[in-house]
Amino acid sequence: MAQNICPVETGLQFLSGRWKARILWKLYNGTLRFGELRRGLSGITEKMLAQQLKELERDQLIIRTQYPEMPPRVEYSLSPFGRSLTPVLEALKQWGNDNQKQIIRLKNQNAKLETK
Amino acid sequence: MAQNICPVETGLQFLSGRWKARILWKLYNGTLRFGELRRGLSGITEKMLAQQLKELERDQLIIRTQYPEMPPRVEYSLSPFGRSLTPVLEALKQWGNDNQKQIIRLKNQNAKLETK
DNA sequence: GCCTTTACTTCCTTTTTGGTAAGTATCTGT
DNA sequence: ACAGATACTTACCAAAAAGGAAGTAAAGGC
Repeated sequence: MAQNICPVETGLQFLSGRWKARILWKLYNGTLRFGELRRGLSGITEKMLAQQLKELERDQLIIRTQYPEMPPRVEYSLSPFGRSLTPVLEALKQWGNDNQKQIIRLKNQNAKLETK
Repeated sequence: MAQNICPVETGLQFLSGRWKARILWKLYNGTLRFGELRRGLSGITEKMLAQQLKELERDQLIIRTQYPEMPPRVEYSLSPFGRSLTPVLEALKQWGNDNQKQIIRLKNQNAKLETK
């Protein structure tokens, strides 16, 4: 994470990458195990999930709880700091809903441009 | 822009990359010329600025106006669609302000971990 | 005729991110 | 003794994003 001055960029750095926002979004509905997350995030590999969870934990957005059982059980949940991102994620969700049509139109349009 | 189902991820795709949010943030205060943007975004190269502006224009978040003068004058401003992202950017800014201390602490901490 | 200004583009290299496939540890059940 | 379950790790490769340096076009001023 490089230096930054722009207040708007700071938050985005915590959500950067293809999976972090999606992982957090899942955890907003409550605690989940590693395997539950993997099954819930279609397309993610175990490597990416483990890596992203580790970064989210390092950034203190989530809490990892390991139970001394075998086979292992590890649960992930949002920390208060993680919950503090709620307004951002809600705003993103709202925007996505409000602008669905425009977004779909754009995607089709951009897809066409690429193949030309 | 790949398929996506997560409503929260959609918005982030429009802000992805190191510069887009910062560019939009600058434009919230009004129209700016290419050179003004370049000077305002410390560290950006002309190549990156041109590329990102082109993508933002393709995504219809900004409007490019070219004047038939020489040397050329090109102005960039937010479109209504770009303005619709205001709540997201405001939420990000707010979060950055509210959590300044925590964020700085985290950055120092993570920086230390890296060098170890 | 040449330098300056502005808004780019092009080519090439480096860095970062994402992905695939295989392997590991440990206990339970058969 | 061996397969299955769970939560990972490791080595390697591919793709995407970012960056540096140089070049381009067109008019005006000296």
